[in-house]
Order: sequence, then C-alpha cells, then structure tokens
Amino acid sequence: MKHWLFKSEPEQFSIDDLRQSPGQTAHWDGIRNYQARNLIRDEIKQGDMVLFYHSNASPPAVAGTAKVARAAYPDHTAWDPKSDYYDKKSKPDDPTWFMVDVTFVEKFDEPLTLPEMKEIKALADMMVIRKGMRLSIQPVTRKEFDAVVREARKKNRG
DNA sequence: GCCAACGTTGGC
DNA sequence: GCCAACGTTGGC
Repeated sequence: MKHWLFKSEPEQFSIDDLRQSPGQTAHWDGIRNYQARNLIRDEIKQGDMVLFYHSNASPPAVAGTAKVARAAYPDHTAWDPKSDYYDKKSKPDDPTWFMVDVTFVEKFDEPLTLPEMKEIKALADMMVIRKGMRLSIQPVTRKEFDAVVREARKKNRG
C-alpha cells in the first residue's frame, strides 16, 4: 500500500464535500498534468491512503485523510465540451486523462497547516513543503503519512 | 493582488 | 530541439 497527498482547492472540492458525497466517495477528476496523470494511471492502487490537502486556502493545510476506492479509469470530463476540464485530444478509445475514486476516512477539525508542517522534523523532506512544488498528486512516505496523522490528532486533542 | 516557479506552446 | 512567450499554480 502506498501513500499520497492530493491537493484540492476547498472552494472547488473540500474534505467536507467528500464526506457529504454519496457513499462518502467521489471521483478525483480534472487532473490535467502529465506527471500527476502518470501517478494516477500507473502507481495509485485501490486501498492506497491519501492526505487530503487544501491548497489556495488560508492557511493551506492537510484537512483529513481518504482511501483510494477504485484505481485509474478514464476521466470522462475530458470528453465533455461543456466541462471546464474538456480536452479535445482525449478520445474515449484512447483516453489521455485518468481519475481514481476516493472515500472519506477522517477529517481533522483543526487541520494541520503548512506552516506547522514545516516545523515538524519528520516532514522535512515532504514535497509539499518545498517552494514552487505545484504537483497536485504527490507521493509521500509511510513515515510522512503517519507523522501527519499523528500530529494532526495531537493538535485536535488540544 | 503579487509574483516566483513551473509547465506548455509554438516559431524557428 | 531550442527557447521565448505565455498560462497556471499556489504561497504569501
């Protein structure tokens, strides 16, 4: 089982939106970056664990966790001319873009913020800490995943 | 709103 | 294939 960090702007799709989705499960659509696509398509498997990160938030933060419910399948929003994510080069018989399904696992009522993460030694090598790191799907180590969850729970105990 | 860091596009 | 111009991401 691998561990990941998925970024989402909470105004677009938040941890609460995931929790309120039917079956607390939603498809992670709109990936339009090849590096992220390759991870989605080739590396992410059912059962993998996800840190749900709110980007473009004040402050940016890990808001909870989720689990991959379904491995990669074609992102149909690429075929919909009315979708913001429409991409005419993706064809149903040769899809360019893929998505996975994720299921809500846990919400941190007090999210673990980026400034806090930067202070945690165990997270010093996390990609999301680095300046200019725009990749929206990032691998994290099991140690990093566990440290984020541990620190977030500690913070929420007060 | 600013802007640094990246990714993509397209002329050559 | 190079690289300048442009567009996007996302922290601040």
